[in-house]
Amino acid sequence: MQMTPMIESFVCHFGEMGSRWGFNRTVGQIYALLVVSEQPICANEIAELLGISRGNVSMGLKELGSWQLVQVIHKQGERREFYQSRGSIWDMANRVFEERRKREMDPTLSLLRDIMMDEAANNDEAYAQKRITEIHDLLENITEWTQSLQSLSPEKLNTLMKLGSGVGKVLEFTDKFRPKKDA
Amino acid sequence: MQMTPMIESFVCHFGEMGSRWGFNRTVGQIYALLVVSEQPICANEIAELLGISRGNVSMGLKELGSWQLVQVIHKQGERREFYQSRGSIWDMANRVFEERRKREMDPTLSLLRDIMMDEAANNDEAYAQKRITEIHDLLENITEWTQSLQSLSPEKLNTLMKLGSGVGKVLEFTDKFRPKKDA
DNA sequence: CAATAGTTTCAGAAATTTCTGAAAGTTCAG
DNA sequence: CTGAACTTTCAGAAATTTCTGAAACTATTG
Repeated sequence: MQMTPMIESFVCHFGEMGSRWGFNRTVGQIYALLVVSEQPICANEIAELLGISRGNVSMGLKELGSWQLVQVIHKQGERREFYQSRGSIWDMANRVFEERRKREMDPTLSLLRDIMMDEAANNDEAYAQKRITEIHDLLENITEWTQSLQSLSPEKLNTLMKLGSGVGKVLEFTDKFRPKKDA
Repeated sequence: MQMTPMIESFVCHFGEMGSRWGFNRTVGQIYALLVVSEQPICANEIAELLGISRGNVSMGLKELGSWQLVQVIHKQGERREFYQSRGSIWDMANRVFEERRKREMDPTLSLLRDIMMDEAANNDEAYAQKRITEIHDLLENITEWTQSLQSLSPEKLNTLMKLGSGVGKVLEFTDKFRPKKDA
């Protein structure tokens, strides 16, 4: 694996983005490198290619492992561990999404529910609770919906996305053919 | 406006989440406070309620203004500026989403396109380019799709979300009624 | 116009996050 | 078993981000 300007620009940018998606810049860079590498890479080489310490690589790979985004590969005749990214780009996106839901959404929804169950002590809290309920409802809907979308195949989801907001028209269309409650 | 344990727990949590959604903890806390406050709040009071400096409030409000998430309110007989969050919870979510697209997605897609147009110099780059193309395609699809969903009304979008992955069945249903190309 | 109220900006301090490299720990080969 | 290869962990250093509070700036009032 060679570090070329093309790969370097990708790795750098992806690293910046990583910190927006749930892991720090270096972890993002390690992951980017593994995503675009056809061959598994050992930790020492990652350290060399990215210009970071071997210890930092170890910690980064541990983090990526906790997200289940990378896997260890053992080569015959090699004691070193090699790493590569797991699954398709689609699988990766799913994993990141799933892990963020667990780490951010679920605790948030849980806290919002606790607050909603409290008794409002004054008008300030009553209004706050009303707003918090709205936030909770929206986040819950979005979370459940995106979760259900995960059960679709990549192909079917792609079809859905190509339909765009035309989905609204599909909903109207199906309404016309729905049998009336009382004819 | 009183800072009660209920409101404080919300503000603290939301602040932590803010750093995952594009702005720092304190900016997130300022915003959380404004979201759950029925009345506009002046900068001095925000500083007192959150226990932060007046200068920090000023900078945070400036950031929230750049996201178009808050608005200034002028009261008759008052020289101070008051702030409140803009729009419904739904509007807020839309704004955050839109701004993140501009700040993160658009530059990412732009960079990925640049890389895709380069000539691969070796096998490493060819494979990297293939992967980058897949990432680009997926991100582009998701971005365009979510953008088109923004053109739906909250009610219609809510209906869609309640349908969940049943949307896949709707797609099959409409396929059955689509006129054949050559009958 | 001068004084005051109010806001913004920014240098440097403070807080937080990330990193290094060596110690600690684990595994393998001879 | 010992030495070497390999990995992990962590104390403290380094880097980065955030914050403070005072200077700079703006607007209003008498």
